[in-house]
Amino acid sequence: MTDLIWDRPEPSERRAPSPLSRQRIVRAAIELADSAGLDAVSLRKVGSALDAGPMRLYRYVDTKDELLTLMVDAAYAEIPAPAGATWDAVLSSIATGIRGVALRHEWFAELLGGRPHLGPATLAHGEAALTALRATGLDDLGTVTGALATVNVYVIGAVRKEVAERRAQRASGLDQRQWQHATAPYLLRMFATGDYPAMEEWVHDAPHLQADEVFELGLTYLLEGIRSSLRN
Amino acid sequence: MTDLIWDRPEPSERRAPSPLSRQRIVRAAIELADSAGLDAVSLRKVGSALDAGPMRLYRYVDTKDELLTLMVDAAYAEIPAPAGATWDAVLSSIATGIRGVALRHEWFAELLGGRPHLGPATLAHGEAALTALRATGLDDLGTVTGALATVNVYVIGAVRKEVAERRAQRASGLDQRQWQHATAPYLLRMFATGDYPAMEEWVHDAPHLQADEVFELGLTYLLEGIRSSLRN
DNA sequence: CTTGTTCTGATACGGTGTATCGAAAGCTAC
DNA sequence: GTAGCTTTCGATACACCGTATCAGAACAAG
Repeated sequence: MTDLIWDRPEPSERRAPSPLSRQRIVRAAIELADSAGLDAVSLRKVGSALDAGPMRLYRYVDTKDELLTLMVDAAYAEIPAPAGATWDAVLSSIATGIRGVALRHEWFAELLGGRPHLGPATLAHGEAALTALRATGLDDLGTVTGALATVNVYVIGAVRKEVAERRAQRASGLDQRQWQHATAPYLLRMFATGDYPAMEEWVHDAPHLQADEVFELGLTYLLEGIRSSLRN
Repeated sequence: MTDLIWDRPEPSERRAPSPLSRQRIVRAAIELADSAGLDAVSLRKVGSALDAGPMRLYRYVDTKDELLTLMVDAAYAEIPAPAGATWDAVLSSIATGIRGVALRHEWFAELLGGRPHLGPATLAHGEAALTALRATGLDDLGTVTGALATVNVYVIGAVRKEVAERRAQRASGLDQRQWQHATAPYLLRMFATGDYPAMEEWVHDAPHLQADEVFELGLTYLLEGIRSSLRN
């Protein structure tokens, strides 16, 4: 229907030194998002980071959504190529690769899974993932598809939740203990109603895992599940 | 630190027939989000749906974010109580329960995992999940925690991606075939570069699964993984 | 009736994405 | 070199957003 961004060429640079390009715009937007959060990415701010008015950007990008899409693709380019001798090593490297980028660029986690992406870097990532998986001897396309999709989906959710918690903590003081301190009184009052005995016990006694441990654990579950489905 | 919403009482209703309440506001907001998308939820629009100015809402809610949080909690209240004779049946019912709500209220998927929620309905959901799980004899808190967290995270990602795709399709015409039609030329051109042979083959030959099948498949993997970790 | 408290709506501020359009700047053709 | 055409730019404007401020209305208590 409408042309995808990737389809449209950059505006020509007949004019002498137009020091602007999609790449530079995206880079500026990413820097802004990295340092001030995704909400700080506005066409005005990105523009003025490049000494340009907001309207100038519209030569390179049709819409703000397109800019975000380009940012996502740029982030995909940062994911290291999946590698590993076995299929589970490959899947695991994919997962941790995506997580790494998301922890470096928190806005990436917010955008992940928000809409389908088909940029060149995203495609390249898919390509690398597929070939790496098949190099391990896993050549049933159905299985590969299912496994990849599941791992991707898991990573989206895990990373999103992890980043969300991290931001919430940071928002209310610096410390994690501080965050617990802030919500504790409320939780205690709720528990005092007696309506949530299991939750109360859980908060009390459940082992408190680090974020990476939770991530790793879920991933282990997932891989083990795929493994055992391969045996049939 | 700052008071949580759940802490603050509703404004008193001394004044005769103040036909407003947090509940009514949240309900109006949800209706708006259901029918016109999350972006359509603005204090002005919610207000005028209740014959009120935007400022009036600030008696009941401190911030728009709070309204969104209340919406999420209300959505949690719609999740049917988890049930099942075995722990995997319980986990599975949790997963499909959340997915059901997210498909009914797409904005829920967008908000899921966005920030930590601690509303009464959310707590009640957690309570029900925990007790249902323990009723099946699964009483190691560590295992329960890990399993629940993993399933939750998986559902967040899965639902988010599913809803995103569904919305993208709907955005470009009604039909799914139409969406493929829109992106097909672009993909073909990308494939023509020869840079993505594996992806090309994959698009061609991979079995095309329905959304529910993908969801169910991933869930199966996950449960099987947990199951086999229980055996050790 | 007066006083005090509680609530409301109007107004306003600073921000957003983007449509419109006149002016400038560059290239092409003569 | 100059006229004309095409491409880009920036100013301005519009509609909308979340929310701070504050005068005054509506009620309760004395």
